Amino acid sequence: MAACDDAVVSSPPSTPTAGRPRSGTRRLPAATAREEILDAAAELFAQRGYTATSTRLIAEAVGIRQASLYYHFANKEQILAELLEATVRPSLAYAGELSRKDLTAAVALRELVKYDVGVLLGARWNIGVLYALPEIATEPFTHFRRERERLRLAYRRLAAAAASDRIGDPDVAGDLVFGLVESVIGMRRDLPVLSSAEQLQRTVAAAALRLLGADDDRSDDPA
Amino acid sequence: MAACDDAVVSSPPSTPTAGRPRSGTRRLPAATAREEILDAAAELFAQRGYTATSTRLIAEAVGIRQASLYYHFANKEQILAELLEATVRPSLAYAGELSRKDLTAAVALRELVKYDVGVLLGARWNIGVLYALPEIATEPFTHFRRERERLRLAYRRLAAAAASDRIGDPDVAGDLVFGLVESVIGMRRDLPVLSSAEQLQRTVAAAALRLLGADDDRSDDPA
DNA sequence: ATTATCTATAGATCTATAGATAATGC
DNA sequence: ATTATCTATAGATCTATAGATAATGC
Repeated sequence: MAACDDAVVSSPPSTPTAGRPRSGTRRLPAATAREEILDAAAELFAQRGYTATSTRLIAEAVGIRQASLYYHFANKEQILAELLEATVRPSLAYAGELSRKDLTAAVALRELVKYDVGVLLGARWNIGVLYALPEIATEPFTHFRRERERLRLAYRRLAAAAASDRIGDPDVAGDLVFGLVESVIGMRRDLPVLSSAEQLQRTVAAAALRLLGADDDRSDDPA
Repeated sequence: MAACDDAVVSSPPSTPTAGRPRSGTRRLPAATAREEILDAAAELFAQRGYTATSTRLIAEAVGIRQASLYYHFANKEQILAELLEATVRPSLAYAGELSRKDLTAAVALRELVKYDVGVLLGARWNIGVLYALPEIATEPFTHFRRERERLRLAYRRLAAAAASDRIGDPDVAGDLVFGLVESVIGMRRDLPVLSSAEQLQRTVAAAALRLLGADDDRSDDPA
């Protein structure tokens, strides 16, 4: 479940040689400049917000000059767009895998919840907070928003199939599970200490199934 | 359950007469200038973010000049601080009332969830998104953050008492219910249509109790 | 006299572009 | 020659203050 690594662009992590040397020291000596910029931006956007994070601040965190960012990204929006898209991609891919796997809905949902919580907790920075940035309502982030809605639909589909029929509107049930999963973003942001990721993955998955009134078939999950 | 009204500062809604006339027309003719500013700021902060909303933009929405804001508020931070504090206050007060009422934990929790969801859905603007603004991590919003943590503790206390003992860590259970309630903020933000407030209040409350494995005593809630 | 606005502006940003420069690669 | 940085800066903001002005209230 090393999903947080997938979230970073996979360029050869060569120590760059060509080009004028930097004034500062490298942030991540093993990474490309592009990866360093994404990493610094993720930290700052999550901590201070998108608009409140200036390109100068990102550059300082990387150890380059403000203008040098524009050699790697067309503009500030592109940095956020790339972070956002890299963050939903693994969960969406995993949802696709699960749907091709002939599992019961309850088991598939449990796996998706565990995976998604694992991604949100395992990322180097609490990148999930970016989902709630009001700035992503604007045009450059339309593609990300659509991808995230696809993930919501995966939750709705599984929740509808797994839920007891005593439960009301199945779409709402799916949305509540989706919200329950993403509540770990707020916990990671607001709480000084958190249970271990593995613990929380199981707790949230079990809570989701109880929420749906689904009978939790634990036979394949001894943990 | 007219809680959203409590969230607005209760000054006499007099049509102001003294002072130099405005260049523009009033935003809310029945309200004070202060209320108009808070209302415009709530809309813009929730839609575009705090830093992305300039004081000029707020002033334009109100129908006054940018500098005139500073007659009513010392600075931009004070506007957000006042909005935030007015938003947790009713739910926190209601949690206090419930605790003095000698109800079973399950019933009290159901009532608190319904009330809180009602506040989040009933507010004129989706003010709950302000909770997730990264900017509130800074100093001027410390008091608000503490108040919100008090509300989280109320959820934890009720959840611990209501939860089945098959459930794991009771603090985590409370945090998950807290997160479930606040997931309606994301639903209101991201979904084009939402079920009625009353419907969603009941749905979320029931989901919370199932999540806790609490037996839902519906005898006092015929709806 | 008091109130609530207005105009004007200082000073501090911030994003993005233009063009120079210091490396490596061939 | 190419790459990845640098310096310098244009032009557009943005927040907050100073002081003028146009009402009402007494």
